[in-house]
Amino acid sequence: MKELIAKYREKGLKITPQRLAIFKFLEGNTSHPSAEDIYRHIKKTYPAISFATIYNNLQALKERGEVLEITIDSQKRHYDPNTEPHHHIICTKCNKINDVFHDYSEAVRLPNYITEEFKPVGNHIDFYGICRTCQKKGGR
Amino acid sequence: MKELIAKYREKGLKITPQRLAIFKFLEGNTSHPSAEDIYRHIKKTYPAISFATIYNNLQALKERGEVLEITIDSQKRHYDPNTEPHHHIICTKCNKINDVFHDYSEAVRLPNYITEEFKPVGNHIDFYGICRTCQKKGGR
DNA sequence: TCTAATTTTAGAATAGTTATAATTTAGAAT
DNA sequence: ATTCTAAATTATAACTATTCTAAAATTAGA
Repeated sequence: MKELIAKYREKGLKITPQRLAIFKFLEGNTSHPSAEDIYRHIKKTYPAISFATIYNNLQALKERGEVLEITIDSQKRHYDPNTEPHHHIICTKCNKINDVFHDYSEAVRLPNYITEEFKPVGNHIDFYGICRTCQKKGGR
Repeated sequence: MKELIAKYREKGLKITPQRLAIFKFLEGNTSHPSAEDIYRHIKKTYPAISFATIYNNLQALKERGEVLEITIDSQKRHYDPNTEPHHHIICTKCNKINDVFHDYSEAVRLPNYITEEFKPVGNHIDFYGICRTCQKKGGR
């Protein structure tokens, strides 16, 4: 909590209650929330919160490398406070996004015909699968 | 061309000039166009073309496995008529999407703690890099 | 040629996100 | 403690991509 405040100060951000609430919600959160998920959560405590505040803060956090924007869901963006390199597996039925922690750095190398043209920066691996819950639901 | 028509017939789709134009534009296209890219292209020949037609046809083609929807760009969807398994590399400066043909099926395996929960369906690998053109432009 | 079903079209509607301008607040300086 | 200024929040409008709707047009088969 003090760390939270220190972290914000370091980054040249003013400490507002809304901001703290957003940060607290995100910290350690592995649910990959969308802006709306965050909005709905914060709204419980700050009913006047605006979407603009959510997006402003996400922007500030993104710029400072505290949050990653995940572009897997074609409907909306999701946010991930875990900035360690990791990958995701998405259930093709319920669309839930889960983390995959595994180092593929050796295994996944660009072929030469690509490295001749591109200076590599990084990679994301998205797996698709059916989660246990959806398997149980069976059929379709 | 005849193949095109045959292909559509097989799939239970009526053959309209707009549809043919869309299919012809997509066939063999490696530029990963967005709906608007397609719209603008078709508009040259069919000025009355509507976005609804573009989306309708993309939907029809998606359902029939002729086109894949790519969710890499957080702004909009892109479409890829190449349904062979392959991956992509995106220039982090100009956002151009390029193909990567390389088989990572052996290298990229889900760790056990994931396969216990998920029945694997597939994966996408997105690489990020800076293309030669953007490298030349230097600096920023 | 006639008809039924499908497709196209224009335009409205919706969802997610960004921009704007006024008001409020945090935090530094006094 | 009070004042001040920059930054943050808010309500709202605007914007972009996409989907929906209903009417008109077109395809393909009888």
